[in-house]
Amino acid sequence: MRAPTLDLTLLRTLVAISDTGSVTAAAKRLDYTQSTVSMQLQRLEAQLTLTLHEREGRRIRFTSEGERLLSHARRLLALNDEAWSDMQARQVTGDLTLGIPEDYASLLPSVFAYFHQLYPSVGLRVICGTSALLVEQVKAKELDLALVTRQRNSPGGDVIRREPLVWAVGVNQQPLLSDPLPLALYSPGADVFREVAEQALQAAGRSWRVAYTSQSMAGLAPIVTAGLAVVVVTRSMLTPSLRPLDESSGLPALPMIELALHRAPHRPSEPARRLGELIREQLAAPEQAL
Amino acid sequence: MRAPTLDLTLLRTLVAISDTGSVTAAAKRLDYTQSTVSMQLQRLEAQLTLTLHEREGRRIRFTSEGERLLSHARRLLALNDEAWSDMQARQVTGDLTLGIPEDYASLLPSVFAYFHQLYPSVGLRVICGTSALLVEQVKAKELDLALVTRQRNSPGGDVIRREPLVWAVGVNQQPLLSDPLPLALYSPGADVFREVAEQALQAAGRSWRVAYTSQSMAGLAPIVTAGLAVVVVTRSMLTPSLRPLDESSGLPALPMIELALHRAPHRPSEPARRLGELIREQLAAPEQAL
DNA sequence: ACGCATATATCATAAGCCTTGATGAATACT
DNA sequence: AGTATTCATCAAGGCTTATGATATATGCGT
Repeated sequence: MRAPTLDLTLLRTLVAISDTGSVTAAAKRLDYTQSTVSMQLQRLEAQLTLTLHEREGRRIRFTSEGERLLSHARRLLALNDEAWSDMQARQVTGDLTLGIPEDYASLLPSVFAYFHQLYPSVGLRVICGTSALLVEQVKAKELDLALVTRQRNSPGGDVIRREPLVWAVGVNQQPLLSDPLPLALYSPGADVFREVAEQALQAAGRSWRVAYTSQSMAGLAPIVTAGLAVVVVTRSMLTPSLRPLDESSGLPALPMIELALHRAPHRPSEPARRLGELIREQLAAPEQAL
Repeated sequence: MRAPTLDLTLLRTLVAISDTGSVTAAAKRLDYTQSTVSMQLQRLEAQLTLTLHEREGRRIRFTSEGERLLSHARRLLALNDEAWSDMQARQVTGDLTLGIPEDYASLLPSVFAYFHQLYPSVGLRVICGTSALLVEQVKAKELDLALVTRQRNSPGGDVIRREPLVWAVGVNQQPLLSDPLPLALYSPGADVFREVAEQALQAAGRSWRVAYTSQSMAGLAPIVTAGLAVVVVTRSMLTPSLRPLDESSGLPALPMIELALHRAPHRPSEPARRLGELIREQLAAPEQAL
């Protein structure tokens, strides 16, 4: 006897019937003729020498064997689909350049790792720069994608995620509320962060001074943890050495910033599409680390 | 586009090629023609638009994609086979009577539970009796199966498992080595146990007396745990209230007994075959509880 | 180097399975 | 009642797939 092998096509039909509750609807969904689906169901029963369904009036009802096969079928199909898309993914090849502000680089490694697992044949290059510059490069097609903080001078792109900004100081420091308020600024969203901070302070009637600036958060870290300045960061970029300040600190509330994904104009390459999808999926959930 | 569905038949062929290392061998194993297997492999590659194998000289080598698909295939096929045999099992129906010595009854519940899970449509009845009687009933087709301790007056059957016999006393009792040695005997394998014990004692030059007898171990439990007698049990039937005696106790070593499965003569019913298989599988491992 | 044995790919053919479209019966809805 | 769905059945056609034979390649032994 040849090895007993289920026909996944028939199982898919079975599931469709169960999902839609009718043969005709299943046929529509699967792009088959109604008679095809009807016969497929019979074929399945014949192959198993088993009754999977009964009818009560017009409505279809699955027997306990049918239900049991359904649960097997769903598992089997899930595995099938996973296998299939995995094999397809391995055919996606090409090169791809993504631009991100420097400080995001250290925050996306899980996405990159996952992407490389899914699409091992894609050469991914990551380039850092300021948001404004990156957006220009995308427009010039020097980059396929850029994930930036949205700002006045570089609008557009698709908003991936909104994120609250917070005031922060060193974890062991008292809120440093001298007047003028000493600010530490760094560059990735520097223009946005600075603008936002200054507007908020001005509206609250506070004075301030720019105490330190740096290209990246890393450069500011010693200053801030030492308690010499207050910094503005997104909530997801808080580190254990930073302590966020709530409204009790007397500092004005900050608005949200928007993370936007820019795509090179006109027909993105397949790898770019996929990475874009992945970034959207992975960053959509606000709880997950950026 | 219609849903992408893998053909499990082709995957099975792929696995066979990988296992056997050659197309021809795979063909033999699957009972296909060599040309069929060759084309199946090509078909699979065509469907996925993917190269799965290369040849170096005569030997076949799978590409990394091939290897990856193989691992998917194995999982998929494992699920398939499980689903298939589950569906087949549900078609096994009928009634079935198994005979066992009373004291084994409490030791097989996991087997019965598993059996009922696999073959829910089979009505299983269990009957208790002495080994000798059960064997007679199997011969008379009053029972489908009987699991008994093999003994001189009821030979035959298939040996499922060999098991050591041990001397035991109450867990808190000193080895009771008075002369004559007080024995507690119970019935399921009573004749065997008694015979074995007496032979061993005689060979060792020890005298003994039968202090207590009962139909089951349950009846003897109070006597033995009270330290009034020594009992002979199989190692797997030791309970927390029994303490086995090793050779340092001075009692002679005991031989092994054999658990044998008797089947009704001529063509066993399908349910009987299955239960027999299951018992063999479940009891074969000596470490598992009887 | 040659030939034999084995393994594999290719091809035409035939079988058989699967989809299709049509038809009729049964059931709900108006 | 009449109408509209839904479904099972059927014959027909198409397409897929297994087969057996054949051609080609590879490896091994002489």
